[in-house]
Amino acid sequence: MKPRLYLVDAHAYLHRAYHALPPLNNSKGEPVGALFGFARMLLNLLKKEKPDRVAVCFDHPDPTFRHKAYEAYKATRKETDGDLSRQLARAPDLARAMGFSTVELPGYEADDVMATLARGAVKEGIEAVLVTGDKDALQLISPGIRVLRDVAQGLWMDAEQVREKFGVSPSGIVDYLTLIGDSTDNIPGIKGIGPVSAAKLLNEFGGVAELMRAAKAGDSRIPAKTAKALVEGEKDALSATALLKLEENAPLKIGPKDCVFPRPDAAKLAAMLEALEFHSLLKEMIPETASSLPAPSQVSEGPSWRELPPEKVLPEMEKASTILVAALRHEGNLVDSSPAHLALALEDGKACFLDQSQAQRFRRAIAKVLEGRALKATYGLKEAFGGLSALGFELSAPWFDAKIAAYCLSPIRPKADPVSDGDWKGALKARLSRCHSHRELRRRMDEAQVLKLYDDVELPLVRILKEMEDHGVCVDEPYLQALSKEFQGDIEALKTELDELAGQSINVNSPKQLSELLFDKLKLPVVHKTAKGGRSTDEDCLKELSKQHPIPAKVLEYRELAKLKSTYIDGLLDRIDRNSGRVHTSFDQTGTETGRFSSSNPNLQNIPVRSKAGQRIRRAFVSAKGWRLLSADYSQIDLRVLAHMSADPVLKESFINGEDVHLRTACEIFRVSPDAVDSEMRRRAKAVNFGIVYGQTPFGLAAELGIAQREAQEIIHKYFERYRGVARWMEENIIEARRVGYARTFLGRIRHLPELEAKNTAVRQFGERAARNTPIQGGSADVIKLAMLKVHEGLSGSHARFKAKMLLQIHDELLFEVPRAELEEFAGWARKTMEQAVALSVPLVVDVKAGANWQDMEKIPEAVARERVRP
DNA sequence: GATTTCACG
DNA sequence: ACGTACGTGAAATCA
Repeated sequence: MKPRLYLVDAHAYLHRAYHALPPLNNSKGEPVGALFGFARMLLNLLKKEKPDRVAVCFDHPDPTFRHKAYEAYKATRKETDGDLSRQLARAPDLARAMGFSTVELPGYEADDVMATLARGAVKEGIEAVLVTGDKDALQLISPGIRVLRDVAQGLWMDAEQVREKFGVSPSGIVDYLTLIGDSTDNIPGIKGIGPVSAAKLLNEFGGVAELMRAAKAGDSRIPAKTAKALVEGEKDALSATALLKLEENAPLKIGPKDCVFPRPDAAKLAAMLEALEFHSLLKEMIPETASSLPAPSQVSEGPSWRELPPEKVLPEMEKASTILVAALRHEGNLVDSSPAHLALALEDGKACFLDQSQAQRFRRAIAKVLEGRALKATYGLKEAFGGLSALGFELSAPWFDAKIAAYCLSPIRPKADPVSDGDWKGALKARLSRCHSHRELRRRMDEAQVLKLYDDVELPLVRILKEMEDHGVCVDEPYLQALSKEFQGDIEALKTELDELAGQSINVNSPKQLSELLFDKLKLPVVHKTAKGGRSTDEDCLKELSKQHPIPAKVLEYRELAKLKSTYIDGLLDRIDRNSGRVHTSFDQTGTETGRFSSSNPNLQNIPVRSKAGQRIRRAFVSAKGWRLLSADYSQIDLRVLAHMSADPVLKESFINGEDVHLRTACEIFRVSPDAVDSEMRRRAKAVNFGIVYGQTPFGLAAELGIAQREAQEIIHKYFERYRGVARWMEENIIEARRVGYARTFLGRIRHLPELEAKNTAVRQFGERAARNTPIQGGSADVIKLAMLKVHEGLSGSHARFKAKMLLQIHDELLFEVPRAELEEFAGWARKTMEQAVALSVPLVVDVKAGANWQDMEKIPEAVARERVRP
């Protein structure tokens, strides 16, 4: 087979990956999306083409001969984004680490280098393949030179395909682009000539030069307007042609034969991919080294663990100042109830791995280590508590949790390492490796000024969340079962009605079948599209369509009941723990970008409350006999946090005076006195207050209120006129977030926002809304976290003031289970503790309710509670 | 595994 | 011209 040389246009790919893919940052906050796309493409090339020779060609940063010759060249190109140029700078090293030859030449661009090497290759009897999506390269196609436009899709182009797609042959591409223009190279083209007429004219006249001559001569085959544009654009056209023409004789020092077979240096490549955090690529490229690499970056890989028998290392561990601990509890199956495993390691890499029976054999020595004074470093302290308690161990402070630390540094959701049943040692090793970097993580938290957040807030909360999970919530099983039966009947009845109305039976749960019925059979209008372009059948649409047909309304009824039954009634029944008779959620402390918790298995943060049917489900959450449920929720916490941070005088005043904020906002935006505010005005003002927190747009507010966009725009305008402090805070906040690359809450919590630098408007605007919202949502999360810490102090330890237990946190609400006897005293104390969790420049207000279930609760008025609180 | 819908703050 | 309020998790369907 003929030798073949692949010439890769690195810049074309990096640009394409940068603009086409969503922004991606690694845990250090470095932009790496374009590099990932680039590396992935190179890997695809290796896998699909198995090339012998490859040259990866780069633009040289110096000005090119084109810049020198033509001032206007690329003049209108925007400055390259910082995020992109940082990646461009790292790309050659990455390509070389992957084993490729790289080529660049001062004064020339990548495609000139490619042109030169391709022509040289053909002379030496080597076939050349240009790997690029750039149209310029098509001009080179000729015997022995082809273009591979998309490696993954195997999209090739030869002369025939160029003619098919563009209507001209490869040698005509330069003239073709001259006529139609090319915005990326700032080539204007000729006014009035598009792809179709360009091809037609070139085929008639041969080339731009001939076409010009004919235009000047007044050739009748050229429309008058086009002829005029041609003559006027002649100078531009001449320079355009020169710019588009690739240099085929660049003074390269290397030739086609020097671009040898890719031979990656495994260690270097591993270090590089590790630093970039391209774990999937690493695994794919060097599977054998994936788990046993030396530590190339500070965070990820630990030492190679040296497994020793427990009796050898445990004595040394008793004296050590730091112990790395990993413990896992696997999902128990019926035969084998939740097996657990334990790993203990020293910082130098000595480690022991124990299954349940070994843990029993060495239990005294292990307990001594785990209950000793050493720092116990973990990755996932809450899970470690769980694994250890399954093995019958306690874990004493001091603790370190690398997972929480990483979250404080950058709250990107860590991907959970899968716990494969077979390889428990591997799973434990992965965790040990991640907590090995505890010193480095502390140093970086200090640098990022999140160390106090970690030490004083997040780490202490781990234990508290574990207690809440373990305690669980009581649900009334017989009641839920009765509810399930009742809903089942109602759902079946609705289904029968629907079948009759439709004259056929469809699966209402299938959006696809439903949209066929509504839009094809019934010919109802499409209200809006789904994210992926389908015809939406969501609540908004069905509400709209209910005006025209009885079916949509029935579907809505059906959906409501079906959703509640499957997710909350049956879903919850499945989750009742057989031992405790209660449901135990898991809280994820690193589950959100903003600092909130998330809850899953089951999610107890989204139990229905809004609809009548939903409220019946909420009644299933009950207290134990002799106890009561008590709910304490912050009133308007988001707006109070906003008032504090923005220091807006009007907003602050309304909270300080204890006004109805929505009413006050209505007065401000409609410029009327409080008694002139009707319910519609207050409703609108309320929506505006909500929207402010989310970074609302006129579009969004208009949709929410069912008013015209102009009207919404006007309302927002009026709002910002009255709340100047809020307006200024929002603007300054975005500017500052863009400058530093992240948004921060008042407690110092960070959220990186690389989207703020995005070129894509939609992405960037998303970043701006997130920059507005994160300090508010995250700040509210800070407040309730501080409150949980203070409340917990009164509920824990041998000197606990109350027997009450904290069960759930639902973002602005805490749910407690309280002995009846201490209900009123606890209510007052909890209210006060929560209201004083942190001193903001506006008061915090907490509403307290209690009852036998989570739905039917009586408000506990402040006055009563206050009397019982000792100062 | 992706898509759609919908429950909550 | 674009898409369009922030943050989550679960269930069902369908490829």
